[in-house]
Amino acid sequence: MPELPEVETVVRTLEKRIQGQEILAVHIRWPGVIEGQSPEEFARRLTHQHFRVFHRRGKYLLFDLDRDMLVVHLRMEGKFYVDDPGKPLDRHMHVLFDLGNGRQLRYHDVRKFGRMSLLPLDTDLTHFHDLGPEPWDEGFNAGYVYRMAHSRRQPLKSLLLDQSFVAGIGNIYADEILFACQLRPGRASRRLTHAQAARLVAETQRILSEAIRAGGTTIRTYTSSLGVSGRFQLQCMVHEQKFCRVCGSPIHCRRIGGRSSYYCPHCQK
DNA sequence: ACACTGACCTGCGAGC
DNA sequence: TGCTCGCAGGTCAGTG
Repeated sequence: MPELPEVETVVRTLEKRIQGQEILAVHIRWPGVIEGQSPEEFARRLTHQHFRVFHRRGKYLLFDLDRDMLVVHLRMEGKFYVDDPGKPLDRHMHVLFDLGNGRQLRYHDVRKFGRMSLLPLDTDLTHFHDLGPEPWDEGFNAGYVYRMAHSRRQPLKSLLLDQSFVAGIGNIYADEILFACQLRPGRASRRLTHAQAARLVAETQRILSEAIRAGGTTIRTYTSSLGVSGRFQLQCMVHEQKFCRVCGSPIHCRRIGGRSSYYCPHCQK
């Protein structure tokens, strides 16, 4: 499931592959993926625009075109491919973009959770979808984390998954960040100390940076699009592990905030 | 106002 | 072997 590092990898890969390409036509095979307007209107507006600038906000992919911004959320299993138009389509290939260079950008999504829409080019992304700061924003600092943690009555795991707290973290990296901080996912947010808040900022930035450098991850079934398989070298320390890679204790798994959460009861307090 | 639950989807693996 | 059931999880609407 794509989280911030996987989305970043997809954006950078697509930038290399299709930047500057004109959209000649759009074919929508499953209309539910289009939000905010009819599929016909969506296709009509995209036609003859070019892919100009590639960026990301949280887990959203953002493509600046000539007149509109194409916004895509991959949710659980959304993937992009750049293929020869003659290549056979499977039943999960939902949107096809014919490109000026004769190739086809293809959106694939087994579970149909992903969405795409068009927004004005000048849309302010600061509070886009109520997203909080990016992990490297100045605003994401120890003081902010401490204040936010103490303003809620939620476990730490739920806080990390809250996109209005910090943008881009999903279930897997949340577990990994908390392991690196030696904090249990079920620990009450309001028990966080200043020192722990500072460490949370540092470990979040470190883990996400390393994952981006490794090209995302293949944790579980997700491989980032385009045959670019993530090779997240630092691997999961706890998520879906049986034994702690530090102390060897059995890893516990319990549901916190409705999500399966993995932690080492010996290393995490 | 905050926090939790279910819906959206499909594939897969466990259990009978 | 074949069926049913539960689970995977990001986001948002709905509920308490």
